Amino acid sequence: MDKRTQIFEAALKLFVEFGFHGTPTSKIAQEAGVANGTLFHYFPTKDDLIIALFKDTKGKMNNYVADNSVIENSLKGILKGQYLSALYWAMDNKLEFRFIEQFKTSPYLTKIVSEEMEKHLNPLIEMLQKGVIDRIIKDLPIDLLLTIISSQIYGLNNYLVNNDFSKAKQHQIISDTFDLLWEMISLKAVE
Amino acid sequence: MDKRTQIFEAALKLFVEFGFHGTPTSKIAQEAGVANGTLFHYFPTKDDLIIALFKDTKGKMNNYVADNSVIENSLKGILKGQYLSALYWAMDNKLEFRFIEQFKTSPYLTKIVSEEMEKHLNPLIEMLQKGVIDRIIKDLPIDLLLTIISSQIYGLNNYLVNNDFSKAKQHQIISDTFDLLWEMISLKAVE
DNA sequence: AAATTTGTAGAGTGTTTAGTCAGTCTAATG
DNA sequence: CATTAGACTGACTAAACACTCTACAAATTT
Repeated sequence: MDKRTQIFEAALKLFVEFGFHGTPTSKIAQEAGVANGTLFHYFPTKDDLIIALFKDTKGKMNNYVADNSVIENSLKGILKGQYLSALYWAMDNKLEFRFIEQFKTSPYLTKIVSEEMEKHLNPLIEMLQKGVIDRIIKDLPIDLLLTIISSQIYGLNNYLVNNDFSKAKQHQIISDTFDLLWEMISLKAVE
Repeated sequence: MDKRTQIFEAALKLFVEFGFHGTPTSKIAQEAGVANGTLFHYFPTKDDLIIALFKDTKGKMNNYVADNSVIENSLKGILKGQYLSALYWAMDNKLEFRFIEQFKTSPYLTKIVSEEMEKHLNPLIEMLQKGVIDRIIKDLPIDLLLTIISSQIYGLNNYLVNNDFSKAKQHQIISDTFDLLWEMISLKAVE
């Protein structure tokens, strides 16, 4: 494993446990099994490391969701696919997800260009817009829909992490809560 | 205004802007218009200050919600009252709410006894349990219901903060999203 | 094989930090 | 008025910190 990756893994672990400023670069280097100077060879400053780690981690999550979310081609199916895969990823990458949460509520967030951070949402946004036009989804602002969806994902993840369910039970809860979510945002067919 | 309060206000402002470890105690004292030593007269360590500030802030929010949430005496009315007042408080106390969020995703959270933090939820929990028994609310674990409700509150707050709506528009969105939430968790009456 | 670039090391540096301490000020009490 | 106790001060300190620098090793290019 190359040293850059070792540094990432060590930083991730320590940041989640002690916070950004609570973790000295020397500890990161030590945990990574790397000299102090080596860390600064790869990342000019500690802030650069933090931001690079966030982009890398968020990118991995986005890629996973993009690659594992096609169940069926309906809007509901695609949305469900993204909901499930985001939560599966979060359950399998607890440290990474906690790090993302921590970063997002930290003052570091302002240092990231938000456009680049959210371009992965574009396909989803287009689908939601189409869903509104086709009267599948309630006529709400797309931003608001995204907010409702993603906050339920974040909240549910915390619920799953704080409880010790079996894999099967977890999957069932994830699926059930998606149905609740869908019920909330979709329009009932006129009968 | 007494110095303890001045220190709280200065710390709140700086923590939200620069993070916990990004804010030196000397800056807090300076911003509060107080000598360095005074800070340590009130709070033995910086950690003590952070934790005391969190308990104080969370307490204020809980009290506000408890005192301003009675609309009508039905389960739906009480829940709506809490939903509305939590969001109104968050809109009027943006710094405080951001601080709570930041604290909750930080490693400091583990330093707080969770029972004492959540006892204010007990009345709500009892009502939800009764709601389930009375077949007003879907038969879901109470923890899960709480998670869904509170994550929607947190998410919606971010949505409102990131957009610049008028007060009236804000209130309308808050009310509308409560209806969505209620639709999601309530049982339809059998017709 | 020589030259050059790139990766790695770890001791060293100047600064910043949380927390201390010795003592002053204020206001209440006897 | 004298005494006392708690609030308050800010200079001080020991430790910790982000980052630098010099040196050497390994890989890559010429």
